[in-house]
Amino acid sequence: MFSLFSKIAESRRVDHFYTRLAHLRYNGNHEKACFPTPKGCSSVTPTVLIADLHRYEGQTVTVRGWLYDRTDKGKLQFLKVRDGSGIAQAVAFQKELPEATFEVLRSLSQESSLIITGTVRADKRAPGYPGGYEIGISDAQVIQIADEYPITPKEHGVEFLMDHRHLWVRSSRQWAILRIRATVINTIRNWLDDNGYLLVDTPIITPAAGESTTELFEITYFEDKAYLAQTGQLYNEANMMSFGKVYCFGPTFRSEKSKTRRHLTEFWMVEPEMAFFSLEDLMDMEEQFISAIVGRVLEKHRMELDILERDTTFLERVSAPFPRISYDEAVARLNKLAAETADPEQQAALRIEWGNDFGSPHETALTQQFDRPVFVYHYPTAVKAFYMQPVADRPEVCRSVDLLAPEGYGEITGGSERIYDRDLIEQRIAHIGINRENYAWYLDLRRFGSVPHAGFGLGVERTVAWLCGLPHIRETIPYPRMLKRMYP
RNA sequence: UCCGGAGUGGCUCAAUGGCAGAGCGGGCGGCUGUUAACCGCUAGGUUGUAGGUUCGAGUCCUACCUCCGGAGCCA
Repeated sequence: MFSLFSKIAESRRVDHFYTRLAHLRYNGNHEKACFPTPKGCSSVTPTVLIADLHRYEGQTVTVRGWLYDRTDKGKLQFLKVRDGSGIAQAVAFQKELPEATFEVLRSLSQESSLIITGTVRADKRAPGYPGGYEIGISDAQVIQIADEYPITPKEHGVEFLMDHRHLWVRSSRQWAILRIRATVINTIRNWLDDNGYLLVDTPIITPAAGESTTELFEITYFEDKAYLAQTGQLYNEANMMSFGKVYCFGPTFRSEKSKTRRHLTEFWMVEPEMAFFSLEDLMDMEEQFISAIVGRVLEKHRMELDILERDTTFLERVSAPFPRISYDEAVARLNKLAAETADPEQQAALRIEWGNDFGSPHETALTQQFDRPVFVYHYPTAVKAFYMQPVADRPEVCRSVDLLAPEGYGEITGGSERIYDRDLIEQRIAHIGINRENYAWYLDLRRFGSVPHAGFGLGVERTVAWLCGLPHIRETIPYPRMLKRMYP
């Protein structure tokens, strides 16, 4: 990778361009460039966003951005310019421009930064996002000629793109995904805020495991060891006793050696926790919450979903109520599916013994039986976290519920009623053999006005992957952290 | 950790054990409506690393490295 860059640096072309630039108004001097506002330049046109171009039809405007692609037709060239808000086509005719301007445009490399001025006109042939309008260039200034850009509009491999993630985020697909991610996060916050939930932050540096099962990242905390949080849940339970309905929202860390399309070592999770909530209350809330997120993305991001070529048929169907099946029923459905399958490999993958947790083939098969997200509740107590409330007359199962997203996406939320009985939580902690001292504060919560309560966690990246129809979670976060990835 | 797959030009990939190639990208030239434009010319290689078999290895064998997919675990 580094040899690539040094090779580019040697390119004679760069020097060549700067020689030419000296003859333009830009004069090779960055201080004199019309940046960030065109004040002082000959043009006094408004600087506009590409997303707003339709509002300026017939007017002369200035757009500042980067060259996404260029097609040279000789005496005519098409420039696709992006400015963060969208991509628009700009057209330069040789006979309408000074020779030097036309020539410098002609030699611009991909991702060169520039400021263009021209007249906005509607044209059905104009590509872009949103497209349909183009700019007839009357003036142009170059900020920087980009070195040979590694990401071309052709196909690339995963490793190459991941090594260039800092540049890949400029590509239209990544631009679309990360804009949708921002809306998902924004809607999560707004919906919770508007429905009586209070944001109460929980610590990232923690003295002990939140759940004993998964592996934690260990850090040095002065003379002690500490761990990066794998959940804010236990602190949420303390906060819930103060505010009734709370949520925490932040990065979560799991040092599991997972190597799949559904795992990151650093991911974002929102965790609501509610006092006096039953498992049924929890499912009612979740289906409203998820529907709101999906609805908002559909409402705001038609263009982005179009860029991603996302078939939104299934997303349009996402509205409460969602189907609810018990773990018992899910196991029965899977074994029935297995029995009906001819392929012995598939059969082995689907068959499941009561008491085991679902693997991803199971989740995939289950979700394919429904046209919207499906709740699976009352999982075996043995496969779930220690704090989950056992079912009254069936302690081998607990008051837990996962929400599985359709189209094979699988688990996006996991939650439960929590044990609120003082003796029972003591027993559970003793039973799994974790250090009671570390949990003394948590046990206090069962001493001072304990109440039934419930909560869940929603994985932001898995949700975004589902909404965008992506095969892998790694593109849903700007800089993914995975088993084999922490650069850039 | 286990199972499977892949490492060849900047990128994506070809190449029966017998002259290492194409497309894209780069460079030069042409073209007034391109949509991943097109046409001509051109530069660009320690075939992941180290051994081995062979007259001859990108190709076969051994070890190692890296990445990808899946399992387990989970959001």
